[in-house]
Amino acid sequence: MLDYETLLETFRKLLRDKGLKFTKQRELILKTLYENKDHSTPEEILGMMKKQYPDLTIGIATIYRTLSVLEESGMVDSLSFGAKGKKYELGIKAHHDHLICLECEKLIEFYDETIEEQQKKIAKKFNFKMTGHIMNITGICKDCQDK
Amino acid sequence: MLDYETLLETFRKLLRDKGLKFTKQRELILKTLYENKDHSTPEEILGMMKKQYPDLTIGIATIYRTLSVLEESGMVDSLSFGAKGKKYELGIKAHHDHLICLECEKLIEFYDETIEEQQKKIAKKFNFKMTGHIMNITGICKDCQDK
DNA sequence: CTGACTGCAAAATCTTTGCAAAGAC
DNA sequence: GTCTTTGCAAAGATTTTGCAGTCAG
Repeated sequence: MLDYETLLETFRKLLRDKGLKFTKQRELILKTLYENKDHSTPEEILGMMKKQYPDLTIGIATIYRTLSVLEESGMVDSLSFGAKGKKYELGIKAHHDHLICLECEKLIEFYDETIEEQQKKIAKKFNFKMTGHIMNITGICKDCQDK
Repeated sequence: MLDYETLLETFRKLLRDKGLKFTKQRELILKTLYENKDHSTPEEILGMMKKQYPDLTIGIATIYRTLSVLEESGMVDSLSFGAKGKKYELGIKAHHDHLICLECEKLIEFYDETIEEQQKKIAKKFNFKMTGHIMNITGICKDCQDK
């Protein structure tokens, strides 16, 4: 894990490159994510920031806006489960995983025996009773790269 | 992939076992999922059903309620991306995947070299420019199994 | 018959947007 | 100075819930 200074510098550069500005709010959002190794929702991040920096004015909208910037550029990952905005598919067919294109939202399905095997091993190692799994690889599909 | 009759029988049994009732709406939701191999949102499912069965009265609430039953019992999988209700984490640290306990929502992180390697191979095979990936294994953690 | 199911509309969540004031460069 | 950012509140979008009538078993 990088130290905070390096991380901050990466962020500043990122903002500069995009013609965006470096603000106190943005800095402290990054800091909060850094100090809190857990996975946090936007609301949780807001709560932590209000507690930790009582003098800072900060609103939920800023958190959302900043997280979008960070996520687009790959500095943070997001993870949704038990969440809204889901798509459903029948689970009876042979299991498979997904490649998701971030440009056109296209979904490609694939099945890979090595990965299936490995998952079982991991579940076992953690004494975890596996009921399902989802693996999504995100990126840019061939069609969109060609554009 | 199972044929529809078998699938339907599985569903009827499932409902029976849970003391729930088999209704026209529930049957047709399953049928719509079956005939539509794509991944669909609840709204999309509603739209397809209204078009295909103009005489059936069906509301969005029923779709949500039925999908919950189906998902809980593992007959359908759900997939969320670009979605609401997300949790965020810094992506700078070494990449890892997650085990998510469905009981207590606990998150366990792990890293597995074999899986990382395999993902790269898959992306390459599909000419996919990978920017990230999320793998979540869902199940019941040791603590919750012991309860 | 009895208890579960349904649609509807209202409520609850979660996220995005418009706007005027403030701040970064 | 100029253009972006901010907080706020309002608007949107998505999902859940309460209720009275309906239906399955």
